[in-house]
Amino acid sequence: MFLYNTKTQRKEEFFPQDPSRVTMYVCGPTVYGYAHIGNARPAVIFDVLARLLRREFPRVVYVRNITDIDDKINAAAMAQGISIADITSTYTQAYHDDLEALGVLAPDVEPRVTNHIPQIIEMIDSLLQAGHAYEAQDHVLFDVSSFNDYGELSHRNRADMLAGARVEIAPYKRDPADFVLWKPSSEDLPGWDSPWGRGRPGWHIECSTMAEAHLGDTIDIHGGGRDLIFPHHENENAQSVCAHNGISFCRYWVHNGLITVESEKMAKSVGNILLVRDLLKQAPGEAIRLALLNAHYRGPLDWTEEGVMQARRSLDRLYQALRDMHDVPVVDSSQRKIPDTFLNCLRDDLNTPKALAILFGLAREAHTAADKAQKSRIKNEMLAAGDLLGLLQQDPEVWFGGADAGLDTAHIEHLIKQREAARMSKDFEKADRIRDMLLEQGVILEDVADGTRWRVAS
RNA sequence: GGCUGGGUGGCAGAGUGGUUAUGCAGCGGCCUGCAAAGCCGUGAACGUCGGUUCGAUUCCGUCCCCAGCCUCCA
Repeated sequence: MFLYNTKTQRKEEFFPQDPSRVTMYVCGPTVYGYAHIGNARPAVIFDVLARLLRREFPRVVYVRNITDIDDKINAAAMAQGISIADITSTYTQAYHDDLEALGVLAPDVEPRVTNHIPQIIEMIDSLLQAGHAYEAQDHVLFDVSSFNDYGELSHRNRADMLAGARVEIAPYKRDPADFVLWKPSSEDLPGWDSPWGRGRPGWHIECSTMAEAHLGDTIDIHGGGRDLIFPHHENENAQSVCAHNGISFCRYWVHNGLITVESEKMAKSVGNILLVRDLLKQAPGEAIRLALLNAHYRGPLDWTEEGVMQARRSLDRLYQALRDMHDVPVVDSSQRKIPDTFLNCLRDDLNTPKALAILFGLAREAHTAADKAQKSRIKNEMLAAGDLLGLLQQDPEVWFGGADAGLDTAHIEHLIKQREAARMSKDFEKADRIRDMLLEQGVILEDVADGTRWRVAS
């Protein structure tokens, strides 16, 4: 399979360092608020990548961290007048709930920063020992000038960075590019004892430490949003390489594009942050997931209400095919074959839109297939391919039933029976009246070969 | 200003040096009591200006537009 590597700026064939154990680290959320759609995109993208890797390789260790130490968390606790622990546990739970609604499977390991303080201190200490860091005014800073390859990931050089610098340089830095590994905490802030006094870790060291703790010195894949390339991942790379005597930290850097909302950037200052839990009130999680997978992961994605509607209708089409095959037998999920055409799309830098096109092709085949054996093959393929994308695993009846639309199913069935009776006696006026009545409630009827079925309008 | 990614039909969105993406929407037909679903057919595109080429949406360069980042920071 091939992945686009940010570091080399090329699509490269993916070879794990150890084929028997693929390692992937993805930057998770800082838990100080509800997840927005921009947080959801990498979670869904790398969920698909993890699913693909798991079927291509015997073992995959996927780590996605929870950042539960951060000044933004401290500020949120202060603002809401509750403890830091309450903030982090509340929003960690909310994050899990939101992702579950989007069909995102749990990673193999979900480390938290607060559980890795000794390892963080150890790593900072080794950076100091190796001459890559220095202490200044109760801070420990990374010495960027000690690492020749600084900038290799984000493709910037020091001169460029300085030219655009618009932030005041902290006086304790030897060089403007140096960044904090450890900083002092006042009594009212969370802190841990360290060789450099009571304090807390800086921004980037946590990811270096947790990747090392769970995956080793060199990892295969590191993922995250494009906005993290600099400074976060650049710094993470510098720390890890320098703490490990120059050993390569990450073999493939994979970054997803960012989301805009109705053509505008999503930002607090614009006031257009879309929370996953709010979107879930408007559309099923599966539709939101499809809307995220409908564009290639590396490109930008403009989020619109229309886009979610289209995703929902696209799922209608796929589930319609499965619904028509409700009586077609399937084999056990472990026996199902995924078409190579479909797999090859995903193997080619996770081309989900192209893979979806294959899935739609199967849906068409399903409608035109002549015999049952053919339909059985198609149904198995659709379910297996869908599973790789985290789609189509619901019972079609549940999808079309609108789950929580608050409909009185018994009442609907009753009206359908009345209409059937009316049709039998050729009282089409009455039959149409009943159909219109249901349509007003958002219920669409379909007269098919073996009776009348209904679905919620999308 | 620097670095990075993107600009494709009404909308979303793949892809390709010359030949159908796909989904939604439109149009015509079939099916249907009528619809819906489905099927068949159909119109419609590659930001700008140049260059390379027999031929470019696809390669190269210019410019324009959109987005992100430019170091502890909302």
